[in-house]
Amino acid sequence: MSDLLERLRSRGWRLTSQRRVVAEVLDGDHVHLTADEVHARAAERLPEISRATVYNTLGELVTLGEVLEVATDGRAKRYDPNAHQPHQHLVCSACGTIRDVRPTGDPLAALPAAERFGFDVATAEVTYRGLCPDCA
Amino acid sequence: MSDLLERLRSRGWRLTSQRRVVAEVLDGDHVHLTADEVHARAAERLPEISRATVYNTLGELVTLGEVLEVATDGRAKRYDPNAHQPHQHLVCSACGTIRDVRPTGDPLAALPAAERFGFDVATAEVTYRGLCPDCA
DNA sequence: TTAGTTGCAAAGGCTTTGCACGCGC
DNA sequence: GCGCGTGCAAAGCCTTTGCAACTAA
Repeated sequence: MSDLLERLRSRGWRLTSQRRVVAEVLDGDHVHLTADEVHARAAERLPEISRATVYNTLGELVTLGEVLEVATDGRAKRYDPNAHQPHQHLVCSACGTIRDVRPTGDPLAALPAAERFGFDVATAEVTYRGLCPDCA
Repeated sequence: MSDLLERLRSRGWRLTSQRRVVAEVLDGDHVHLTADEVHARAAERLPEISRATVYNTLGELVTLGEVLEVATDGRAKRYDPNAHQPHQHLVCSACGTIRDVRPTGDPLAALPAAERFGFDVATAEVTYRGLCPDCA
C-alpha cells in the first residue's frame, strides 16, 4: 500500500500529513469515493484537514495519473484509485453502487477509422448500467 | 422535425410555447447543448423564457426518453436529442467538441457473465477521447 | 531559508425549489 | 374553471480561489 506514497515521494512530491492521509484513504480499497467522502474519512485521522486541501490533493493525484476521476452521474465526481489496471465501470441504476469490471477485448478496437473523423483517439471509457442483485 | 412535438402531444404533454421552443431547439441538429445553451437559443425565439423552465422541460424530455443526458466532463451536463439511434460519443480532450459515432458490434457483448456480478446489465455507454483535427 | 502547502472564508458555476401568477385544455 | 406550467428569486450542492500563516526539504 505504500507503493503509492513511495512513487509520489520519488516524483518529488512534498509529503505533508494531509497528503499522506488522503493517499492512505484512497489506497485502502477499491471504492469510488466522492471528494466529500474522502474528506470525511481523512478527517477521522486528521480532524482539521480542510476540504480545499482534499480537492487540491485529489486534483494532483489525478494529474499525476495515480487516481482516476469518474463522473458516473451528474452529481459529485468520484475518485478511483485503481488507475494501474485498465478497467471499466458497472453502475447500479438504482442505488449507484459501482464495480470495476474488465470486458473482453479492447473497446478502442471497436471504433473503425471511418468513425474517427480525423480524431487522434486515445482512450475509451465504458460505463455499463443495470440493476445490482440487491436492487433487482 | 415535428415528429417530436407530435409524439409528445400524443403522450398527453401539455403544449406550451416554452416547451415547443425547447423541443424545436433540440430538434434542430445533432448538437450537444448545455442547459444554458438551450436556454440561450430558446430565448432568441421567446425572450422571456426562464432558466427554470428550460431545466424542467429538459428533465421531462429525459424522463420521457426523448433526449439523452450526457456528462462528458465534470462541468455542465449536455443534452443529446439523438435518442432514437444507438450511438456513442467521441470527445475532444482539448476543446470538448462532441461527435456521435457508431462502433462496430454491441458494447454489451464485451462483458462476459463472469464479469457481471449478478447485475442485470441493461446498457453500455462508451466515451472515446482524443484530439480532434483542429486541436492536434 | 524558502518555495510550496494549508486553512479559512468567500465566490463561483450549475441546478433545484417555493410560491404566486398565468395559461392550455 | 381547473390544474398544471411558468417566472422570479433564493437557496443548494459541489468546487475553486485569494490570501495570510505555516512547514517540509
